[in-house]
Amino acid sequence: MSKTLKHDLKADAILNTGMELMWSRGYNATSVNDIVKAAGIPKGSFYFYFDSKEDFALKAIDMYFENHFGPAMKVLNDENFSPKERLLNFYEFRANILREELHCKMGCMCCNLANEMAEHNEEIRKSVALKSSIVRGHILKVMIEAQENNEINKMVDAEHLTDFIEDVGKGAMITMKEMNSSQPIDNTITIIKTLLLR
Amino acid sequence: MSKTLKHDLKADAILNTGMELMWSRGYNATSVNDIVKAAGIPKGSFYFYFDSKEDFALKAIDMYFENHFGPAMKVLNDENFSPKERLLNFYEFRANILREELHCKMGCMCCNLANEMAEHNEEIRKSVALKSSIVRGHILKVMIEAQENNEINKMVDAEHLTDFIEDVGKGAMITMKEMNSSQPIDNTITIIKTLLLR
DNA sequence: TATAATTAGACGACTGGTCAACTATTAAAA
DNA sequence: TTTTAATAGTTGACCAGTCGTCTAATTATA
Repeated sequence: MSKTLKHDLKADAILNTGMELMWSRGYNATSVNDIVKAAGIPKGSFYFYFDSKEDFALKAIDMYFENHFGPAMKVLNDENFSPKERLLNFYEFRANILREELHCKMGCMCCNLANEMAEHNEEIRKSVALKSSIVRGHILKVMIEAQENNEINKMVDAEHLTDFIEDVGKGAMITMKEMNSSQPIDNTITIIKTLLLR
Repeated sequence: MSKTLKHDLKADAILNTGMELMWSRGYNATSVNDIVKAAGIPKGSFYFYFDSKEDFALKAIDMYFENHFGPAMKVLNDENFSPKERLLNFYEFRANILREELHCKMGCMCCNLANEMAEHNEEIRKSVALKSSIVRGHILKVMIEAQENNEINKMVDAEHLTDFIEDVGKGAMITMKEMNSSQPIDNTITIIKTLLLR
């Protein structure tokens, strides 16, 4: 095992632990002390693996994206289903994660950080915006297929419909936290099925 | 002028100034020092007018609601327009505030605080949830009227449609911050008109 | 022995909050 | 009308603790 690999493995371990904290508490409420304590490393080591707290956050965003987007992507691109079915499976898959894994508490880390930091930290804003645009691109492809198949509503063009549904999801996550309930997520899925993708 | 009135006037002045900070930066990134500096008062005075930083935030939420909900309410209940027109005017009114006054930066203070604090501060969560439910009630009344008038879509019941549209708005505010653009707001209004309230 | 990896502890700045001393205002008593 | 006592409002120094960051020293590897 090379040193750089070992280095990266340890950095990833710290990221994995600290990411959960920043996901739940946000950027400003998560201190470097919290992270090193949770990861069980001395404080000095943090700055051997990361340039700064901001650097940690940016790398946490990258890791979050890699860990969480991959599985959802598999659902979105599963050729066993029609484009419309893949879209519905994709939204259901993400809804279930919010409902079951996260107990209606934490929402999406990228959305949380964007909401808290976008106005004041351009690096974080750009990083999250890039991730969003990648997700958007993948959904859009399937959305266009579904429209061409005449499987879903054509009154609104695919780009606007894609953006719209992504926004509903983001908003439902805020309401979910606010109400401490999965009802907003359930409602979102229901209406997407009823009105948007019919 | 009674003492208590004078007291309340000064407390309101501090709130007005500090609220803007907390709106923009969030709870954890706004220090008591920031607030007293912006308000031009000594630090000691802060704790004469407020029990704690949390108490300040709760009172800021109340003031935000009073200052911002009233004008929107007038639009929603303007009897010169039909229920559907009132709904559209209402959503347009709020969209314009986001676009023009806030330069696509700050979003809604209640949503911001809910997203940042709901999981970790039950008082703030409950306060914001209460405000949301009041807004919801007013929109719902008009939404039901519009459905009874056959002015808008009846495929989804009024409650779910109301919640859904509120969530789109919340999500569009996150995307607005993320992209630093009013495009998500414009898109939201367009699709509400095209698909939901037709 | 030379180099790389790791770390303890300290840095100055800042956190939310307290407090005793202070002045301004008010109302009752003389 | 003046004096007095009580209260309301104001103040900055100060607390213990934490913040993000850095460096000098140590330990492990080659």
